Amino acid sequence: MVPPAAWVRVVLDVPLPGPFDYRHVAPVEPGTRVIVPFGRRKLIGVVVDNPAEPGYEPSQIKDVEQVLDDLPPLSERWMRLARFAADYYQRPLGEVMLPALPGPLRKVSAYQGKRASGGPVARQARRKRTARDDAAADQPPTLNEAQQAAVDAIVGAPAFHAFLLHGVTGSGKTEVYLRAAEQVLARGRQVLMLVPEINLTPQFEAALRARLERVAGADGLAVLHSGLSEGERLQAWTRAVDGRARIVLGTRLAVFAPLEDLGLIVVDEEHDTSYKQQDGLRYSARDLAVWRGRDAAAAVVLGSATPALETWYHATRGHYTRLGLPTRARAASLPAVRLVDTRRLPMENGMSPQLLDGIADRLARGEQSLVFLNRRGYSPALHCASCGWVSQCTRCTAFTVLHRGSHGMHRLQCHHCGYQARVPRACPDCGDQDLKPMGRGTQRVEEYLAEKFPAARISRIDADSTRRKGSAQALFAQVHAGEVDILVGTQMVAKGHDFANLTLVGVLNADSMLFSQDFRAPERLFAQLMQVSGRAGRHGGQGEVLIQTGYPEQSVYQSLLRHDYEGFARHALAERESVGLPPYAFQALLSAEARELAQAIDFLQRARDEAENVLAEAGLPGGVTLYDPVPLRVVRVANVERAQLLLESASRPALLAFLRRWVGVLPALAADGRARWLLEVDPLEI
DNA sequence: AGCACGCCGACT
DNA sequence: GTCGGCGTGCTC
Repeated sequence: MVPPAAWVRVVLDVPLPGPFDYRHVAPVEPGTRVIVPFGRRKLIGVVVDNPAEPGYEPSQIKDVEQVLDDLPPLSERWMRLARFAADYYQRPLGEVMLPALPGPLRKVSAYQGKRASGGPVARQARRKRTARDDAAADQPPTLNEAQQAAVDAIVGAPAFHAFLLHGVTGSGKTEVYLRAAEQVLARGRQVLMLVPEINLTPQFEAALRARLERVAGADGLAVLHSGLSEGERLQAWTRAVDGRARIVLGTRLAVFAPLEDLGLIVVDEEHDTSYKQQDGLRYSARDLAVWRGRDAAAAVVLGSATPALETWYHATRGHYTRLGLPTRARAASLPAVRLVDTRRLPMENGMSPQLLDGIADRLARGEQSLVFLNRRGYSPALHCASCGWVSQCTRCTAFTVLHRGSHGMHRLQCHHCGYQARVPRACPDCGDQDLKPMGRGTQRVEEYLAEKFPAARISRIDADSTRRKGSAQALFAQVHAGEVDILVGTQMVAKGHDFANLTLVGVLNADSMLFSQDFRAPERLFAQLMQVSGRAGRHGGQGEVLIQTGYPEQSVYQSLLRHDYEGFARHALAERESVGLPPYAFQALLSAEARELAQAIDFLQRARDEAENVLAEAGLPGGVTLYDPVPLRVVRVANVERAQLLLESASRPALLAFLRRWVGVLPALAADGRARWLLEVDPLEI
């Protein structure tokens, strides 16, 4: 007898429109993972529907191979989040759902059958329970009035409500998160806490364990980020699914954590661009967090000293409630910011007399200094004084950067493609032997400071000095232990770290970010300088910040002098409004890459022509502005030429409606295979 | 994206 | 003789 058949609709992680229909003896609950044959291979997919009729030629439809029951089906709520992300970011649902799962749940080879209840997960839980006593020793600090008001507002929100927790570094935002989380947990609901970087999870993890174990239980905290092994990630996921995890702490990918009963979502340093995924599905974890909060009727807290202008805009419009923390909680006053006008000063290796004197003062007093320069390596290029030759990457339209290697040997290195070369003895063009480093990076500054202050203990913290796993923690530990007098670093040192004895911050070459093409450059510069300034004088004592600039009159710097985020934001938003940029407009970016620039441009041009048609057919002419295809500033990277096409609309629904129609035709335009393309919604860098 | 098929160059 | 280079075609 022929078994009764049901149609099962499945999404898969393949770059095809999908979903895909299969046959099975009986319907399969949506959210269930299944193994299905696909072409010549087998894939794990997620059931999304049991349609009455297949959407494909029935004779071609294959059977579901196996229905997986190692975990309960993905919840309705989780699927809604994935569906929203897929629809908003214009990607097939399978390309959203499957990459959001831990590796073992999406790989056929890793499927191990139904998990026994006494397995590794339960063992882990028992082990954690033994180490809980030191937690009680940690006395929570008393809240100041603003902190208390913030906590009250957050936990008093009857349903979904988004808050902007706006407070300078050191104003006690973390304490507000902890108190709000404590109350939400006590009511039996779950908490999701997002931080921008893996580096920042250990300190939050420690605080959450010490303070919240009492209400969350000994194994109530799960950590989720890309630095975990697949097994660890699976375990955190499993604990979130079955509700043992009451708090999930993690980086942007944790926004997809399977939490059924969310009462609070915290996005710390919400302005941080790390929340934007830069490959695969280009989602904003912050924006998805707000959506999740609305869907789950939870409070969402976006915390920052320098909110993204989009967030600030929502707060000024009353979409989000602004909660201000005006003072530093620990009685430390804000550092004094001074602008050092470099135009008429005798500079030594990029450093002004004021800065060098300041460092000498700190050395004499036994205090620490930080020299901030957002440029790693020895010098950004090597250059021939006699003919003007400049070291250039052969594969990219970029200079190769001079690096000093571990044995003092210099090498040239491309920061875009990783290409490395020896330093030529003589100029390849004219043979002159007088090749000079052009400009400076952290290595050169470190070298000069060592010469200038031979007795000082100097440490450099950047992507190069912290390449080995754990070395960043070790270097930071040295600074905390007072074993370092002068710290030289890139933006790595600006985030999150609280150096007790650091009283001077010097910023070199701040202007390099001022005149970038990107309209968000001033916003990023302001945030970065504010953040790095916050490293100075956090524990009593007057901190001092010296910003070296050739353009002290620029409003970014003037606002910074007064610690005036609001003034900066007002000015920047007025500018954005007058030229119709986000948050007063919504953007999408189609980028293309090909062997030849002409192929990329040609694809974009055809896409643009097609966009005109789509707009006309949809009755939206003029509703979306189509710019012209342009090469990227660094047009060639690793021998691939890149270009992009910007789209803009004053209406988000209009833009999305247009994109939904338009993405359908793009694969056909790229069918010759010469250009690869990517559509990004709400691009951060244009 | 994979994965296989297919049709041309240099080697144990 | 075959091992393997990557063009191109297909996937419910």
